Amino acid sequence: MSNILSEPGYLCDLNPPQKQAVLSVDGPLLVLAGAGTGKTRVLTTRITHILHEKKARPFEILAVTFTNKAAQEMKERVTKTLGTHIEGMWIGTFHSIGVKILRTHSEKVGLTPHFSILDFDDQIKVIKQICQSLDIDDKRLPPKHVASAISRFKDQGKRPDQAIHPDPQMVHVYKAYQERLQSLNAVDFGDLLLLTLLLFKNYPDVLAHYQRQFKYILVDEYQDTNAAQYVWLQLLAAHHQNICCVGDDDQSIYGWRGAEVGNILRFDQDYPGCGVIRLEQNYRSTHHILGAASGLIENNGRRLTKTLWTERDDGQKILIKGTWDGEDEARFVISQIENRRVPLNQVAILVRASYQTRLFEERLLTTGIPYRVIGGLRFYERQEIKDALAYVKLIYQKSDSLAFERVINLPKRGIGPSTIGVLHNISRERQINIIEATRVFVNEDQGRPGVRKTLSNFLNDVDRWHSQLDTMAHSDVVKTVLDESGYTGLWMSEKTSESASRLENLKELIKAIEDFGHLSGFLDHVSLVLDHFDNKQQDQVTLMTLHGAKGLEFELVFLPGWEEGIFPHPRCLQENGLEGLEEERRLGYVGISRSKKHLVISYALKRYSFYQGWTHVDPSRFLNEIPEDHFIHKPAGTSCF
DNA sequence: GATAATCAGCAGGCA
DNA sequence: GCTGATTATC
Repeated sequence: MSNILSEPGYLCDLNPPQKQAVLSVDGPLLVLAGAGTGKTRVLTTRITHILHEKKARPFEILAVTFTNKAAQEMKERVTKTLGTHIEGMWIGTFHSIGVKILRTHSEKVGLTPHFSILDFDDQIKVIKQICQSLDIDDKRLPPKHVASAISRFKDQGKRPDQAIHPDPQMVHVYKAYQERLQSLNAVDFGDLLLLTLLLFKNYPDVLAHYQRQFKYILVDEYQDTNAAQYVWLQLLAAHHQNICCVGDDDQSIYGWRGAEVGNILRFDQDYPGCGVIRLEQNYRSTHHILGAASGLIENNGRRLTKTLWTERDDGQKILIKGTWDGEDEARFVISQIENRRVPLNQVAILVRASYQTRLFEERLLTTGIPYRVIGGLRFYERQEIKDALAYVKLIYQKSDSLAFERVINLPKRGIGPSTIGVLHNISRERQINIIEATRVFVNEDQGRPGVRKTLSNFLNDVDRWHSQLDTMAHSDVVKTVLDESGYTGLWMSEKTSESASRLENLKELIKAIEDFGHLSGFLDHVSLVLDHFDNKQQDQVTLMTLHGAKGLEFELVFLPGWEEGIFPHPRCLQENGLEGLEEERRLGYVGISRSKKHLVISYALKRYSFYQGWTHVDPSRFLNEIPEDHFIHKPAGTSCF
């Protein structure tokens, strides 16, 4: 209930800077929000306020985040503060907003509306093909390197003719790769932004339309934006200039995928006369934890200084524990979990690199403590799901060559590499996609009769399934396809527990399609939202990487493996020197500040690695940077109880 | 063309 | 320890 005298209810629980950040909706604004200072709350309340004051209609609000989870949370929290559900706001990740715009204008950038979105594996496959056809040795240019170089180009907003690289071959491959994507009617993640920028450049009227439409723009995690996203935002905000960017330079940890801290450091120059508000009151962590985090991050040079403070009590000092080796460390961590009696869903083990989770998993399994690994193989990255999705893509867009190649011999139909080779040749010679090439192959009576028959049957099946999309429920069609193609049979004939779970997963997939109703939205959903099946079981320990942990909080946090050679990550230092080191330090800051009450950092004295065997390792240099009055140190061999 | 066995190279984070 | 590529054999 609100009237002229009392302010609306959604404002009362905010502290003064938060309130200011919510109320100053007009003009550019930078909100520097330290860890745990309530930035999501500011963003959602701000949207609520804009709607409540009728400053804009829902579709005139654009709110961009980096993860689907953040977007989801934002939607839910706006619904909650407003008390009603509002449709039509543009809340989503940069990528999902990009898709939405591109689907509407696909033909202007040389795609059909059904263009498909390649994931990382598809990308690698395409790059391999291209390197082969250009006769490039994949020892000299490993596909993974090429893939990341191409991503960097796109992060920087550079198309092939603008790209510069020390190795000219790289630009070559990039060019060929783009041409190949175009002929596949496909885009990769980077294109979702790059092509939108191209669209805006070539069609000023389209740009003008969106510029006028988005009266209020909000950006989460602004410190993680790359050059392309930066330009994208600048273009869209140019007309109304009501852009509110929230971020924390101390939590910029995505330099390796093109993020530029400079964007947030430079905000006041890009938007002269902008407001700057600092959120410095931390509501998450105890004094000791905050002190440790601040002490560490103060070692970084270039920062927009913030001084976090808390009204919470001192709490426990953090524990820095030395261990003999990786197994000893895992045993120690798990015994701490058993002894500290914190609810398991409030416990997290955060590692630098995903392979580090293994030792902890083993230990958790032997002790029977339930756990979940986040960021491991996700649902949509599983083999059976990707196979099934290839079938779905194939029947939905009958020209999806990659999907065709994936399933043509799944289950085994006797179509091996040599037949595929022949099909490739036809497709190259006649400049048609591989599916058309197969039609030619069949119609022109090439190859052995058995192979021809198989392929012709397969094409007929695809056509038939495709036409069923018009009459049957899409989830039923998919079920039919998987059954009739023999794909389900493939796993049913295998009687292992693994195949059983694969069949379960396929059922889950059908269910997910049912929820969506139709395939077009579903396919975008799976390409962009990889964390759909987040079974929110209670009472399990969370294991994940430091990167995955940003934005989360736990009562008890373990940060194992704080050793030179692991953390800071050597490759990061090697590639980016001091800037790399500072990014690693920010990662440490993110890790520490995830903790609400208890924090345990550990290191081992020796490690086993696959190329060096057992080696003695030094504790991480970051340990020396944590102020002494905030921790207790227990060397290896000393008891903690 | 399929299958099993073996080997090589490798393991930073992600929408 | 895992994946992908290569080889040997049917």
